[in-house]
Amino acid sequence: MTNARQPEETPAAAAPAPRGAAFLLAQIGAHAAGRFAERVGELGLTPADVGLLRMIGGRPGRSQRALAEDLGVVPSRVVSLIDGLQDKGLVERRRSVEDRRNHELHLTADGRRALGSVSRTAAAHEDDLLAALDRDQRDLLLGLLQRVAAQQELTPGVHPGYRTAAQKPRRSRD
Amino acid sequence: MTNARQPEETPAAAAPAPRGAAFLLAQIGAHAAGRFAERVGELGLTPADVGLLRMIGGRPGRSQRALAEDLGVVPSRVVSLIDGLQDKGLVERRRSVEDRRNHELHLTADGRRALGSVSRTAAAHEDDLLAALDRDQRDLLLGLLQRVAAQQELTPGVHPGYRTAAQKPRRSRD
DNA sequence: TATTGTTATACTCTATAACTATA
DNA sequence: TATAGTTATAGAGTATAACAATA
Repeated sequence: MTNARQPEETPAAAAPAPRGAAFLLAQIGAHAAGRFAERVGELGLTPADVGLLRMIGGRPGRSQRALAEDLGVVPSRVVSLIDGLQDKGLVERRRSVEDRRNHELHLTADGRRALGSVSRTAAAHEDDLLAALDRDQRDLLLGLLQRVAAQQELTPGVHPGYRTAAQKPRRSRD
Repeated sequence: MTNARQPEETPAAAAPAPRGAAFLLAQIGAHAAGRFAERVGELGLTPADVGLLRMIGGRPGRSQRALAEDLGVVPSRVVSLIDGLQDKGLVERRRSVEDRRNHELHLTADGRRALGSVSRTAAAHEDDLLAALDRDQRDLLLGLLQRVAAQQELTPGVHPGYRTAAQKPRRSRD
């Protein structure tokens, strides 16, 4: 740092590392998502797979279109995601008898077992992520996050990571 | 829901919507990152641009390689990012006189102005994101998040969103 | 004619690797 | 020979749009 003669160079005045809660939320959130992806990757699953398994497990028999809508993704993407889960023997497509255009989605026995493994993995993940906090602090954090999520109208259980930038309303610029 | 005869279908036993703090952190984090991207998009910037502007503004004169290392990305990616910022007139490359292989990176006057706009945008973003919390609660949340970030050894100011899955250590599987 | 699911195509993004110039 | 930066290429991932089956 020998050139202090340039008046335009004022490091202190420029934005240093951002330290706000919003940035920390984004940073920790990305970190948490990445670690979780690594862990479920050891089970042969992607985070998207996990979300789908959870939704199907929680409400069996739904159509692919319904899932696509809940996740905020395009139906064709659900096709390939379900393809992968079906190839692994975790999910089953059944033609609806009421409307033969629909595929009712169900978990197989292996699928339910996989979901159990995911739950244990998620618990371990949570414990590691919050290692810095004791039980009271974790409860406190959870409560604050729930308030924020509710006010921001985030759908419970749906990770925005499904949506990509291209799918969001495009800004008109220049 | 007319088929309650299948013993394999036990929705209640399967994982419902995840409600842990880890999931909420990932969900809110992705939401926050997305909203921030929209906002700085109106300024003609991507979140990656913003991170680079901040790093250059905070420590002018650094080389592209140093930036790549801090961000955890490959040098060739820094090239295209800086290209974009230079085309917009926000960043300037200067050949180092000590080692003419290096490019010292500096903000232009417009770059500093842009960083100012970003700071205001970030403040508004933070305020909107935490609208559910009063001042005391925000401080509380910030403190908890800082503990978590420190224990998880997250580099202050560096968003993991720069790194992509392909760059992380690949798991050996099958 | 409308809707569910599928397939085919194109686009975007990013890492890898070859290359140029300086050292 | 090694290093900073650049360019060229290839690969992964995902949306868009055309398509087939059913309503």
